[in-house]
Amino acid sequence: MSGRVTIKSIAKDLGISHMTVSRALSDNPNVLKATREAVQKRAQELGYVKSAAAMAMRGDGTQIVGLLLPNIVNEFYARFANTMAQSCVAQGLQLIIHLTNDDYNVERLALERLLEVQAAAVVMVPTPAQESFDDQSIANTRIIQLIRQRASATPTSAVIVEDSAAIEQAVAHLVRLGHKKIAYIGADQALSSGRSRLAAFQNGLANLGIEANANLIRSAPPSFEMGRKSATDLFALGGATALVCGGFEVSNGALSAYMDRLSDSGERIAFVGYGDPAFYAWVDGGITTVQIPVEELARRAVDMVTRKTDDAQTFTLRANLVVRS
Amino acid sequence: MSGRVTIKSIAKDLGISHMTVSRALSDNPNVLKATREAVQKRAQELGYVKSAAAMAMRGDGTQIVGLLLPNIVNEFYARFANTMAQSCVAQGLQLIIHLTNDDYNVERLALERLLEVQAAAVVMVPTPAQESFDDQSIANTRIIQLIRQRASATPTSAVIVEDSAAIEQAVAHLVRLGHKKIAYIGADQALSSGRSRLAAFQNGLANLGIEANANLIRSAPPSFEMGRKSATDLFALGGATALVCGGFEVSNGALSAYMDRLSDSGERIAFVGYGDPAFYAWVDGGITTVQIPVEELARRAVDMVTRKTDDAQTFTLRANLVVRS
DNA sequence: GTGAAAGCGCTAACAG
DNA sequence: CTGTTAGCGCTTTCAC
Repeated sequence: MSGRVTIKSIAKDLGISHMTVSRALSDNPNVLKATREAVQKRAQELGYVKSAAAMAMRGDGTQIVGLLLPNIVNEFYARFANTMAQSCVAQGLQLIIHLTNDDYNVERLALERLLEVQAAAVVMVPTPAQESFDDQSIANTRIIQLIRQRASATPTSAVIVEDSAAIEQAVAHLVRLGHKKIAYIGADQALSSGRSRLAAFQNGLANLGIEANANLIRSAPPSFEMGRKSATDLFALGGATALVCGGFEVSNGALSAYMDRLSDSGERIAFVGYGDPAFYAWVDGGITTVQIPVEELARRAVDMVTRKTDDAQTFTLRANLVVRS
Repeated sequence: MSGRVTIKSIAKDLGISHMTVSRALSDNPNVLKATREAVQKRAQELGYVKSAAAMAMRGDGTQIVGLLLPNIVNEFYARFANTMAQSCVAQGLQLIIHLTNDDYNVERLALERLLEVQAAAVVMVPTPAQESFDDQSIANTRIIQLIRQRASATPTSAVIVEDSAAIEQAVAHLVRLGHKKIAYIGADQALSSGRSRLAAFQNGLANLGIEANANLIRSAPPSFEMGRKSATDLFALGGATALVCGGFEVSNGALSAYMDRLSDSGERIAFVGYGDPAFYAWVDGGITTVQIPVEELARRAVDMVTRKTDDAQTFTLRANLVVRS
């Protein structure tokens, strides 16, 4: 009732020193068996819980791992978080999830909070931003960048996806089907992933001697709404017979516009998505898409979190094209 | 380089007392402007971050809110977590997410960890379990039960969904379409939600004078796999012309079995899902489903977290049937 | 086998 | 305006 149960309150209750309580609770052999058991019993009864704050302050570190994601409704991020959360439970780690909504200021705040609680490591999808990391403040925390990479003076670890090959394959696949007017929607130049995916798309066309049409390329800060709006615009504009998406959010947004149009007018287009939510296999006879190995990505990230060495490592996984319909 | 930057280390660096540093950093007016600015500048340079542990230990509490969910790949839980995470950012709270996988022991551990870090509140979907809460230990933490309700001596707050009416409507809808053999898949009696949804299904039939067929009812601890397997079994068994799902996981699992069967054999069935992931509108001409107002649910939960009063409250939201196809 | 003291980072409450 | 002291809960170190 009156405040927290602490080793001191238990000690007073039992008329012994708080040190004996501490030892008894940590199964220290230097305590009479009778004493130890009495203490443990009483602690249980009183509902004692060890203070993580006190432990952290003593310099024992914390069991906290931070995860910064743009959002978590996108199935890719959801699956990633799910796998990470499970691994964390298995490792006795606590996962703090912050959603940045791809806003740099939100990211800054979230990072600061995680440093305040002395997170042992932070896995993050960097938001679009020109600045680099404040090396000063992240000195004590292991940072693992996911998918996107931001510059930083002190090298940070990263788990990234090599998707250029898959995107080029997607273009080749569409061309093989006879498409010449291929549109693209993706992130803009502010993101490393935006740059590389667009480049892969353009390379794919160039490799086959096809001229890219700037009107059919939409790039901007990525979001569901951006994907949806861009696709709607492209459909209104006409001309394109195929569409390639270069991002998770964008893909879902564009797909929603496509599905709406399909049920309105019945008009089809060759659609290549990005990421592979379960339902992609089920809609419109199956959506062709660039598949990213989420679970493995998450496992690699946790590996890096629990890794002993301090030196930064970069792990690269390969995306692959799944052709459907 | 050498350890954390603390107010003491800054004080030493500046040749002043640590209290002056403390005051300067908290914008206390009782500090010479010049001193204050010098301190703030130096703190910035050194990469000072306040220790959350020290603050917690002083009794200032924490900004931590715990969220316990069975998983987070299910779109319902994902949307819930997403909304809660956004609200938490807005309120300056940190959200720790633990996934229980509906395992009581995992839940116990997760709850203990959250108490250790002195979470201000915990929003949780209780796992199936016969025991009640350990009232002793949750005395200092606000517990908000979500969707399901577990008994406890000290009353806890809850945000739940009244879905009986929607489920009865679903049955009535199917009967109106001419269905007599209606199957049901849902959680078993261990869960409050399992009990009430099954009862609603049976009431729905009884209201229309239709006899429930025990062979067409599957109830067990709910999961994607359970839903998938039950649906597969029911299809193999034959007889049912319609299927009602009584749970998020179960619904997705059953739907995946249904979609597989549809593409294999083209055989249809009247399907009523539970929850409303975006893609339900897109597959098989649109899935009829029991829709739960997720975002509002999450907002209510955060309301309860930030509420001043200590007395337990129960908030009930109504589900509604969305008819499609 | 047990206890007393010190210190982790911070601020409230008193001195000056 | 600035400094000193004390104490939050815990364990390590050193007595006894």
